[in-house]
Amino acid sequence: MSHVTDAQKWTERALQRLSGAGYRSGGARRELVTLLGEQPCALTALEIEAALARGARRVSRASVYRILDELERVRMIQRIEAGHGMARYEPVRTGRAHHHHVVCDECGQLQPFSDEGLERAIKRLSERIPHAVTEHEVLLHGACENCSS
Amino acid sequence: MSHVTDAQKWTERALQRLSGAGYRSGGARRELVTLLGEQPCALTALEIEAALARGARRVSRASVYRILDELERVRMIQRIEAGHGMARYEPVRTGRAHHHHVVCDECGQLQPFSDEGLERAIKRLSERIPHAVTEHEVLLHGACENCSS
DNA sequence: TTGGGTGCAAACTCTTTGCATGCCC
DNA sequence: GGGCATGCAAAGAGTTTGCACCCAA
Repeated sequence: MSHVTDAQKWTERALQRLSGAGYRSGGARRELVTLLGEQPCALTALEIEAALARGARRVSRASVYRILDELERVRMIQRIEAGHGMARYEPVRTGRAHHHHVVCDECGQLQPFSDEGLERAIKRLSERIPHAVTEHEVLLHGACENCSS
Repeated sequence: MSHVTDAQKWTERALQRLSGAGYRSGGARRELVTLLGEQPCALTALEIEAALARGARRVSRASVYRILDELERVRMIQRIEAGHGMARYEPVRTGRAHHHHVVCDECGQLQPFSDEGLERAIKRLSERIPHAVTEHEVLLHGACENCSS
């Protein structure tokens, strides 16, 4: 196994891509990008703000939103909306099966899953519609194991 | 062909299900449900408010949200979020292939599509996860034909 | 007549923007 | 040193809530 983790790889690529797009690197951005790289699943902007405040460095809410916007623009994160009126953001990692989400409509819990057949179906249909599809997201709704029992 | 349209069928079922759930019927609700039944695709709350104001009857914004909430609770509409921080709502019609959406990230245009293979893949995977899946939504992102040229 | 339905307006929450300050290049 | 990055605070926008009035049952 390599001693460079997936988290580090993503973080490095993201910082490169940002500077390549003409953005300058400040402390806030570096910490936010590092935090995002370590996430296995999607976070809200406010969760990110709180996590940074607890950890590496306080980052203002405005900066959190601004940096997330830049990262989305350079396609290093994907913005997903799982209800509750709050956007969530997660790293786009290349070369590994990306995942989708199931949200429990009772307790609000969000869980990731991945499915090869689903990806194939989406790939096929992406090619037959006129749009140039760049991203996709699937959201399942339903009671989770706890709530349905 | 029947002289009862799909729109009418959905509207009737929705009103029945609402009264069955203990909700009383007022003028605002009747008009909103009728309008929704006629929609081929998803509308935002504000679009619904505007359409009602132009047409049948002015309905206050608060009532629009309250009625949409009730309809979602009895599973007669589905709330979808296609970015731009605005929820959209569309009738859940049984016995007809339901559709999903492609959103153009340039101009924001929302278009419906449907795909059998996609539905099959989702059905299969729904059965292998622990959740009791009741709804699903797929959102594709990408430049539309106009914007990508 | 009574209790839920509706309208109005204010409150709330997430997100965006303006401006002054400070740091990266 | 110049100009973008950042923080702070206020503004925006969609959604929710409180309360008084009205209508359906």
